[in-house]
Amino acid sequence: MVGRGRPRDAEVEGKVLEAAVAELRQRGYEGLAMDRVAERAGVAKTTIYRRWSSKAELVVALITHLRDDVPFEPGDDSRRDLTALVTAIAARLTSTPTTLVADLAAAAARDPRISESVRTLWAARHRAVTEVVAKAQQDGLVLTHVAPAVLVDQLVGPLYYRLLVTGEPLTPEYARTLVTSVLGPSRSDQES
Amino acid sequence: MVGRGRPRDAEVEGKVLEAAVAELRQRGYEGLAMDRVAERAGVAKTTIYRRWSSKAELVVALITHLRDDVPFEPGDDSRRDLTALVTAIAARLTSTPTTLVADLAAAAARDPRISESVRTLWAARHRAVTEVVAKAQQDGLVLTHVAPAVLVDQLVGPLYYRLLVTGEPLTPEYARTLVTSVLGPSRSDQES
DNA sequence: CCCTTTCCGCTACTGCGGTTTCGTAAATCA
DNA sequence: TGATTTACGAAACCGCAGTAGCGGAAAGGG
Repeated sequence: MVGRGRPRDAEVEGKVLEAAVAELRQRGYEGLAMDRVAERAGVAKTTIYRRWSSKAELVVALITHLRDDVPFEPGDDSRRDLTALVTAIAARLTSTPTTLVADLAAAAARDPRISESVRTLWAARHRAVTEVVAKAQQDGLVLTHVAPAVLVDQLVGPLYYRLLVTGEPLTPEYARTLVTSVLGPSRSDQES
Repeated sequence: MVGRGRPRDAEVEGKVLEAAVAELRQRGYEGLAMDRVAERAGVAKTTIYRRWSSKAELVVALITHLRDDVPFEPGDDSRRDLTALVTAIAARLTSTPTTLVADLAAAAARDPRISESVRTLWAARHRAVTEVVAKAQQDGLVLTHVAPAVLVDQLVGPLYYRLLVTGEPLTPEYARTLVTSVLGPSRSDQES
């Protein structure tokens, strides 16, 4: 009694998610209209609602689908690793439309399910930083009187803070300064 | 050439702001409907739009209106001051509905004018922290190899980061840890 | 081959909420 | 008083989330 009736078109899911991602990138969460997603995907709106019961559900699925992680392999220099990582995250954030980040945060604040999926989206970055910070602590580069989690927040948090609140730019220099502030000045920095 | 034409009803502003506050408290940002605000204020929607060009502008004005700033008078202990200030900001943030903060950020990301208003909204807090950090630097409590602005970001940024991104709670302990991380451990902390 | 079931695309419709249009009221200026 | 300028309220406009009803398509069961 499994395959009764006409089977679902297997291509639909992919096409819809792809279209939705494009719309989300372009217009943000609020600007994402189901009508447009349907049109872009070459699919009827009802077909979308047959798979996802609401716009929020669709976005949840979509975010899980996104997952473009910051590429990163750790070397033996923790300071360099950390700088590279924070800089990379800053670059990702600046290349992402600010409205997207803000809208995702807003949607997450409103809907627990979205909150969860969005959190997993950022979690990868967060975790990567945590690992490097832990390694730096092992290497004795960091004062150990503070929990690593807090240091991570102080490295990554300011990026979101600038992006969403103060509106200041996320330059590579800024990223470097953040790392310097947490690790203390390196030998080369102290010359200036 | 001042008073040409029919003068604006002076009572409108207050009535609308009051009504909007009530609606915001009751329904949140998204649930705040201009229709209901107008009805509750006993005013036509156009009358609202003549004074504020959009819902977001109205909400910004509203928040500015009820703005009871973080009260703060600096004492002679910079560490204590800073802890108190960061803790107070954290408390304010947690007592504010998260959606409101997120929605304001989203609105700001979408519209430059709103961005400006919202920025001035947070600016007071930011400035207060900056002053105390500068004072702490004068007192030799802070390593001087980092610009004060960055330290401020590392004190305040994590609060917004937790609130909007990771969703972790903003406890007083967390605020204290942030300060400790920036200033280094105090004598009393080192005992533990 | 029909029958049933499920999917699909299409169109229209409801309801809601932000924003605008328009006719009219209240003020100043000549 | 009459022309002009600005404010006001009512109603309309518009976009969008979500639903409903249709004819037709693609599968399986008899």
